[in-house]
Amino acid sequence: MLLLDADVEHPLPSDRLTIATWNVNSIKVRADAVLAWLKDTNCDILLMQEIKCVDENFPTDRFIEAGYEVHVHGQKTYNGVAIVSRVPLTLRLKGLPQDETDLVDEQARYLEVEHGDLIIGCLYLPNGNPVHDDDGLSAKFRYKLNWMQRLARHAKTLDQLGRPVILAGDYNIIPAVEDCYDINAWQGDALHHPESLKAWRSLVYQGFTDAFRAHHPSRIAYSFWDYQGGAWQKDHGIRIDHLLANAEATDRLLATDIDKNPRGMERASDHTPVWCQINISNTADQISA
DNA sequence: ATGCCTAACACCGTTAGA
Repeated sequence: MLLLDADVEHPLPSDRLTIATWNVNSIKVRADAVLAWLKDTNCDILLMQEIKCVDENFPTDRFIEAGYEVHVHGQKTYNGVAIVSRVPLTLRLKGLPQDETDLVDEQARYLEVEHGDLIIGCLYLPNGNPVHDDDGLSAKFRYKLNWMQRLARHAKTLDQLGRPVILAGDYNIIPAVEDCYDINAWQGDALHHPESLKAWRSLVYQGFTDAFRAHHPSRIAYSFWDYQGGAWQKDHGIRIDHLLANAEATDRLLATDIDKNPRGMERASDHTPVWCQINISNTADQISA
């Protein structure tokens, strides 16, 4: 197969993986940019959100030709998540486990895979705006909070396996003041609402580390700039795309950063990739030790 | 200042994003 050529061009590092998350805002529009980015960077596994298409319309063949295997949990028009990888993955889950009150999550927002003992969840957390409607808290905001509760519960289940876990994606959460160009403009918004932050903390206090903030305690950096009002040019950004790692995964993290370049290109997504590098070689060592 | 872009879908406007 065509995979052979790709393997020759990009010999795989055996001891470390680069994992990135990128809300592409339509894979149909962004396929060229994504493939170019994969070629330019040394990304092994890319988690994508807002692909905005059903599984059959994902440009799977183009990624296979580039040497990546493809996992898709798609949906027509809205949402949709996908994972492409040049290391072998095993699919674990499409959609978060439901609680007793939910029937089926009709929105495609979660996809989970594993590579060796490393578990990787790709997520697109609901926006949640507007917070209020005539009756109080809106259905959209309640859906966000419920989704976060289900995510936290699932994260706990995964953590209890004792394996490294990375839950990454578009969280639609501005964790702190320094993650926004002007937090006053976002007070009360679903992305920085006290209830949203409370749900975020329930993940963090459960032992999941914000990889970017752990590596860069005082750096101002963003992952999203609105299309409107010249937000990119004025650097009016927010940091809402995150890589959360449990203790086992955090111990193996080598680096984390945000690649601003794609946001400055023609016809860019409003989000830009966030990546981390993780050591997977001592995973096997520690298990056999 | 909740609509200054952008994308999808179906229709030449509406919905959603954050």
